[in-house]
Amino acid sequence: MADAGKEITIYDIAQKLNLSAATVSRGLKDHPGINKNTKKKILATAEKMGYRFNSFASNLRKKNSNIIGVIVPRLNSNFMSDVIAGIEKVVNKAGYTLFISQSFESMQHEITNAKAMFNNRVDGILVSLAYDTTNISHFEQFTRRNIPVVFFDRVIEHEKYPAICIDNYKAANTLVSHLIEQGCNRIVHISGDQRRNVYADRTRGYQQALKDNQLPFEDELLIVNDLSQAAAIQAAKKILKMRPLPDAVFAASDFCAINCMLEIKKAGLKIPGDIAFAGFNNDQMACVVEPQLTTIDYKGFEMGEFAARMIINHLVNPGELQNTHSLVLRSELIIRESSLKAGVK
Amino acid sequence: MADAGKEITIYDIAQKLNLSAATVSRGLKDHPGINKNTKKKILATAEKMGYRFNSFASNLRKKNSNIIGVIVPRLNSNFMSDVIAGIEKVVNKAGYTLFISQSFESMQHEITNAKAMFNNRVDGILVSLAYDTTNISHFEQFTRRNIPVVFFDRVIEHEKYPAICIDNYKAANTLVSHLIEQGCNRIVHISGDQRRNVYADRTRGYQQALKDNQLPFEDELLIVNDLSQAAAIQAAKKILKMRPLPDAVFAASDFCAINCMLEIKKAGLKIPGDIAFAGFNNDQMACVVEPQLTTIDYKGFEMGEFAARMIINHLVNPGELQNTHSLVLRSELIIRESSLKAGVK
DNA sequence: AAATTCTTTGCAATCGATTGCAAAACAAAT
DNA sequence: ATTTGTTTTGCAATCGATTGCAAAGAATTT
Repeated sequence: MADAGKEITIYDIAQKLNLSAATVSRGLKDHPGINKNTKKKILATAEKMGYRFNSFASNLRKKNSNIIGVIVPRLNSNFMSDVIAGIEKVVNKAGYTLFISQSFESMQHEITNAKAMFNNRVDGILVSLAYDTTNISHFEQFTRRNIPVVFFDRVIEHEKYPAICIDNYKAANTLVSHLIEQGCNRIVHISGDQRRNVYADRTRGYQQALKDNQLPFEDELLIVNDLSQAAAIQAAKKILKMRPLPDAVFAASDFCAINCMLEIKKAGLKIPGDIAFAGFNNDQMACVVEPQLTTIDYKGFEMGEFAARMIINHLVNPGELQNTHSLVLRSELIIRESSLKAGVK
Repeated sequence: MADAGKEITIYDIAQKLNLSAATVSRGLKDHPGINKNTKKKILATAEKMGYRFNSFASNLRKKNSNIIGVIVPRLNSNFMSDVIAGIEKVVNKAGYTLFISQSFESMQHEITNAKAMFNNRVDGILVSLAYDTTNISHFEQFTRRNIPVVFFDRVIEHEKYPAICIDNYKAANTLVSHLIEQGCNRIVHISGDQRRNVYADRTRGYQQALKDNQLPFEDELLIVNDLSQAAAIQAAKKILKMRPLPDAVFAASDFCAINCMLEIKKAGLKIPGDIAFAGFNNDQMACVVEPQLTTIDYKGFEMGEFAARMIINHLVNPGELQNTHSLVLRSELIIRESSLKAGVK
């Protein structure tokens, strides 16, 4: 039955029970040296008096915040929401809370967010890089103070920072091989900024699959843009003008694949009959378009869990900063109508 | 050039400049009483020594955290990501940071999250309620301590808590009127838990539109479920068995509308020819399905901004807790193919 | 009964920024 | 030179939890 009047502190509890604040503090923390009955009394009194723990005082004294920062490009996908959920699960169990922020795909924002996290003294930070992040010097302030930084999904090669991602090269390779199996031999790839691992690796996987099957790669077949809706439509127009006409399009994101596909459908082409399509990420949308989109699925929740575990590990055993350096998660090819040339007429 | 060795405090800066910590503190905060040159020197030295503000000490002393808590059902929609962006914009400008968490549509989670926010001493809290939240006593701890609580979108009627939302009644009414104009007169409505304002109000709007047009409402026409994919498909099956067959379906979410529509398409019916469709929220998906979905659009970013401003107002002028009690934002009917019976054959 | 061990508890300093009040420094006016 | 007024700065207490160390108390052994 607390009232707004005054915050109750451990001193108030101590006074009421004729104990010292030290004992109350330990009692609340379930310290082994405190008598069971005393603990019980402390807990009961704290509850009755409406005590609430003051993390500021605690953090000040202990010099850590029990907060993990998370910077992501955007929160608006199922994938990201799953990642966050996975992180939350692990992190909460370890007694930490999250401080989430969006970079909106801009390095400027990312830098600002990193600064804010730094000033808020997060104990560790999880990052999926923005679309246009070219260097990562804004994370040096963390490593300099031994605050662990872990990248996930949109990662960057750097010996200092562990990274969690899927094998984008292999996934793309598998996907493109599937398209080739379906009889496609002139496959366009639409990708994003090649400085981002996820896009560069997918491009490599695509090219390797062509090579493995003795298909020629031509520069014209690779379209690099920002994967936005506008870009997808523009790409579609470009594709429609290509001669000979490509017989498949593999876009590095479902969103882009879908928008491109719709534009091409609008031009009267049959999918997958004339052109097969495939995307990446298994977005909810992929099941909603017609035809349903072949794509690569990987589990955001799992990725979040692993990333969080890695951070927590670093915090628990501060010594072994590089025990597990990087981690590659499983991904899976999901075949749907948009690429099934064989099956459909 | 800070190194990991030691945290620099205002005392260190004070010592180096032969000043008192008080002056340094004021200098860093741009206090009017401090000489301009002194300020400049303080700032420069702080920068050079690698000082970082210790918010724990500050919070402890000032008894506020400058943190605003946000609890939302899920982060996985464009809508929510926009809301968060709007909130962030306003809140950051006012010197606050965000503490975001997801309830995953569960009241249990919501309660836990509220507790965590409370213990982390947020200065205010913004909430969009979970699907199954029946009572809101878990927010009383905040009001009891004069911590402002503002609801948005999924709100609840309560004189203590201001709320920001659109006029769901009017929006649904407009939408259903549009369907009727298109010649529909047997309109099914699929909605969510009627204890949630957004769903109850949309249902009322739907029913009123029928009444306004002298159309009979039958219980059979209202399907209440959890709006999930499975529920949408089940609803579709139910609709297909109705005699006479309905000529329109209005679902309280785009996701549900789309899944239901796809199932009905699969059964061979023409949309909108046989059955017209409409959803709610203008999700990205709505433009991706075929036919594109008629829906109601409202601006998440704006809603976030307003909600944040309301909280910040309460924090700045703690007196007038109920100056603006609630706020209704604009929404707009977006007409697309799925409801255009007139236009399409 | 004395000595030893194990349990419990308390003392007091510490973390770093803030702020009311007072004092010092300086400039301007008499 | 003295008084008055204006800028600048400093003193010192405060916020509340933590923890190394020591001491008191209880239980056990000789």
